[in-house]
Amino acid sequence: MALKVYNTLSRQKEDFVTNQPGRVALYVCGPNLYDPCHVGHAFSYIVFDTAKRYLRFRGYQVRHVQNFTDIEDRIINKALEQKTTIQAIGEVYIQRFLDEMDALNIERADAYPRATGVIPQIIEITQTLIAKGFAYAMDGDVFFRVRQFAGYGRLSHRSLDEMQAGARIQVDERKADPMDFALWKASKPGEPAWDSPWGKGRPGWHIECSAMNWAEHGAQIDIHGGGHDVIFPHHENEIAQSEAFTGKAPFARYWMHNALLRLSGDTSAEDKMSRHAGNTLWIKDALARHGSDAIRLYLLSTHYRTPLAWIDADVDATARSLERWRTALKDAGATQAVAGDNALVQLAAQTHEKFITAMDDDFGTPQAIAALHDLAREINRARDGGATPAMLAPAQTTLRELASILGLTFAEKQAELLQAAPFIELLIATRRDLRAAKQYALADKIRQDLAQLGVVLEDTPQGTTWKAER
RNA sequence: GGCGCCGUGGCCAAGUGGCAAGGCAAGGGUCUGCAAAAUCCUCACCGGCGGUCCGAAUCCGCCCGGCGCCUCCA
Repeated sequence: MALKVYNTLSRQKEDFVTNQPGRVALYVCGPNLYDPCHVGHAFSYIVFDTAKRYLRFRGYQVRHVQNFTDIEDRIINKALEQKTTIQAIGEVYIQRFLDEMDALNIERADAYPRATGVIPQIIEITQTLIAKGFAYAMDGDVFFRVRQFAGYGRLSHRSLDEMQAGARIQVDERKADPMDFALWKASKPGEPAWDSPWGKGRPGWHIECSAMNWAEHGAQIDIHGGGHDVIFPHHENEIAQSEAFTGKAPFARYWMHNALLRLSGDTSAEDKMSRHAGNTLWIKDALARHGSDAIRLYLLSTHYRTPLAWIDADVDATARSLERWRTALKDAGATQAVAGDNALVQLAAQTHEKFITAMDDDFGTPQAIAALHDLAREINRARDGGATPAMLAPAQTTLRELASILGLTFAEKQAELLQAAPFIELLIATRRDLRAAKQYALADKIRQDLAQLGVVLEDTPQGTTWKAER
């Protein structure tokens, strides 16, 4: 039994073997800092966060690097518009990004290099590429010579001759080949610029990731991740630059790309979520409506390589299913688990196996989730059947542990109401007395009034419990 | 024009050669003073046509419909 990962390069699931045993060098393409992030970004980062958690669960030590692209045309334009600097723009969006990642329970990366932080490396790589004949300078610009790199097109599976370069953009006449791309761009007046052997300028569009990988991970990494839309040209170009520069291949052993999220727009058609198309749902707004657990479980209910459309009503449905898991975990940890071999303990072990089998198959979260649903149901059934908390505990531990790999926290809404707890308990006690005296009208009024305040009472044979409305 | 993806019950979504996971919704039970929660039962032959095979949702061909990349993009 071994982990298999789908590799965009080979278009197949491959056995997962790392460069160094037990260690994974992971790089995930981060955001361009010209706007806030939308749930499409969240999807990608949740996918790789889950993969990372699972890899660690499987015993790997993972070093995760994610970039911030903080120099780019739109950022420059935005800075000019707002009469501020690209640094200031970057800071605002980086802080917001980190806050949102935290809110989504996405673990922080081990390093967040920025494009503007690796200018010396970018210049060094560019110089070396020129020296090796892979690049050429023209009037302060430097272009990568695509035809010089034999494997160009391998990742996106296209050949240079079949691509219609410049079909929709004007091709720079000075390029040796229309597909050649800029490593370094001469700066225009008023733009941020750095000194270079080719004059004042700034990095091109793809070089920063090669530089950051080299700086943080070295010549070769294990997994390079990103959205499906970034396969070409971004990742194709990264391979060309990095491998031409280091002379080592493969640059990345596994290329993982998540499918893209769509969003129903004003028109009937569902379109890819995209910032420049204005077809977006900001992470902030999604969180306000749904909460982290529901968002994660919803997005992970579909396999990461299958496109999905964000539908609010469906996220709500996922949130409802999550309630059953919360119920299953009720009072978990309240008692010491008993080492028994009841059916529930066996099922917990089976669930563990199923979860691993599912996740080993290219991170098969949908089936992993199904296994957890089965376990949650059995826990609830056992409780209904009179199982003691100690008997439930082992299965609850398993459920919580496996769910945490999906990044679910089951954060108690109760926490917000903690201060009110003694008073809620008092009302429950009063209501209990009223019910004992068959004063049901008053008892029901207490329950209704509490419900108005977001506190839900549930009567059980063991007494009345309360929870915050989700 | 090139390279790809998708079409499974009312909705979402697994499965990719051997009697169709899971969730939501719906209907009917159990429990309960009521309510809620939980749980039980019921609910599909897999876009269409043709082919391969003992056997196909699963492989091949064609068609219909939806979508992505080829340009910045998670």
